[in-house]
Amino acid sequence: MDDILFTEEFKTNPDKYVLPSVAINNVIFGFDDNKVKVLLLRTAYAELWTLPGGFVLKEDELITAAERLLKLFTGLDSVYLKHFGVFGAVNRAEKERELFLNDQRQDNQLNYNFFLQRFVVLGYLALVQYKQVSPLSDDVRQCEWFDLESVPELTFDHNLIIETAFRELRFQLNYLPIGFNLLPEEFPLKSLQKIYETILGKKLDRGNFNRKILSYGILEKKEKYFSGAANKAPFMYSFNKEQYFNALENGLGAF
Amino acid sequence: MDDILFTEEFKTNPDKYVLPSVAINNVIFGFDDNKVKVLLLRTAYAELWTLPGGFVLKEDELITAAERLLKLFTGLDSVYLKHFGVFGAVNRAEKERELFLNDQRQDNQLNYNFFLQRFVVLGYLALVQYKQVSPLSDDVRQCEWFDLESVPELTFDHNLIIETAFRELRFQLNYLPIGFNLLPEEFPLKSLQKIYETILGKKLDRGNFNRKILSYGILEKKEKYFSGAANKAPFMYSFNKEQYFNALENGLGAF
DNA sequence: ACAAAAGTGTTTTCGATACACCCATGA
DNA sequence: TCATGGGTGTATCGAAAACACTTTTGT
Repeated sequence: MDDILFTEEFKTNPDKYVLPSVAINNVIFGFDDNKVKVLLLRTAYAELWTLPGGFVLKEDELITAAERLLKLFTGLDSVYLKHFGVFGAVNRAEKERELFLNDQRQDNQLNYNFFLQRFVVLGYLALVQYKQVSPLSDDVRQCEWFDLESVPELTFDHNLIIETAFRELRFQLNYLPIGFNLLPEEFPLKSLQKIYETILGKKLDRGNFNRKILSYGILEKKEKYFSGAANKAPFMYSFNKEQYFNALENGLGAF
Repeated sequence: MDDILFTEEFKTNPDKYVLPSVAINNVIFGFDDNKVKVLLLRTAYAELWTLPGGFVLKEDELITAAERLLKLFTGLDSVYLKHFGVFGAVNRAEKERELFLNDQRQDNQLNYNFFLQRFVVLGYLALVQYKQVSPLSDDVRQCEWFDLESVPELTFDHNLIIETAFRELRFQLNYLPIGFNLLPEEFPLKSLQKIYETILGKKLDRGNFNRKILSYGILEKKEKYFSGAANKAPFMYSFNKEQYFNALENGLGAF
């Protein structure tokens, strides 16, 4: 169903398949090596990297469309996914319009005709477990993780979209299942602390963080983890899913 | 420009004028008589009240379209206006589809054809000063204020849209220019307190509220206001605009 | 004098912060 | 035994909450 996207039939007659002038882009956040990561996409048709995205099929709910796309690019379903903004500036395809004028390849004309339309982009924010993702890779599309701090210049207004998504992430920090969705099943408290620190952009006190996060009663203590390093082995924890989502309703205390 | 909306030309050929399948609805909040108010609209073509809204002209920025509509319905510009959600459920016109089947009036067919399409609605939230609004009233459309608690059944999914907007209002309370946009130029502290109380749905302590709100340094003390009532006359206050918006950047302390 | 509402002060409690100290681990 | 990082305790500070007392106003 998604493979129709790159056919001539679709691009000459898109309104038969999808809602006209509406597009979706997913900002997919992961966490690895103490860094926030974003999943980006490159196609054979464009020089610049771009946000993974697509369109809303006639019979799709909006969230279903976003989920379908997330699955396509990461292999995952049932992760945290949420609308966070719309992007429909009149001039958001400016960059692409210039590229079009310079592009000599005739076989790209159809692409330009289609993508230079004005779209209203619905931004969806996803939180995923880095290790579980299988980035899409086929003959025309490759997905790859980027550090949030070193995202290159992207197509359209996608840099702005990522900035907006990250601001939303920071703003809603205490209402989002940050840890649950970004971390593996079991993890040491330090990992969770690192996530909060990188999203907030500041250091937190270890002792205070541990006491506070444990006081919510959303974590279950597991076995110690012996890493082989010359230091005390940390306890591992996992989320008590039910209590976690209960607590999130009212937001965790401010960090 | 907005008057084309109700012409046959527009409804048979809308794609010439507006972005297809995209609509805008404004949830316009006011405050009067210690109650949160919402501005609703009724047209000659429908039984149910509805949210004021419209479409995005080809040359409109999204926010410009929302501003244009707000101006149309209230007479105001440059008030607080912000996107807060999208609504595009496949079945969101269910109710209208049934009405269509029961509607005998032939001259309404064009309306149904147009409005029964699937739209992706961009929700915009506005905060306005109740007294400054001149609700639109012409031969086909009347706007009227409703208490938030007694909003009737509305067209489409508009009840859901209002609920979502109000939840957003509560959630972002400390980051929104609540008082500045909802209150007149000068006001007693009690009015501001009432706004917070009704939005939060709980009583606040008068003393604590006054001390806290004054501690932010965003209010300027004005003359006393003698209402004629048999009690102490309260001081009036007005916002120091610059300091207010500065303080909002980081959010006011939690209420 | 009294009722009603504004304005101000006080006490208590709780959580945030900073920091110190001890413990476990492998080299 | 040392370095490293985990775990825990404690003192301090400030904000939040509860509530009492005083002041102003018109009847």
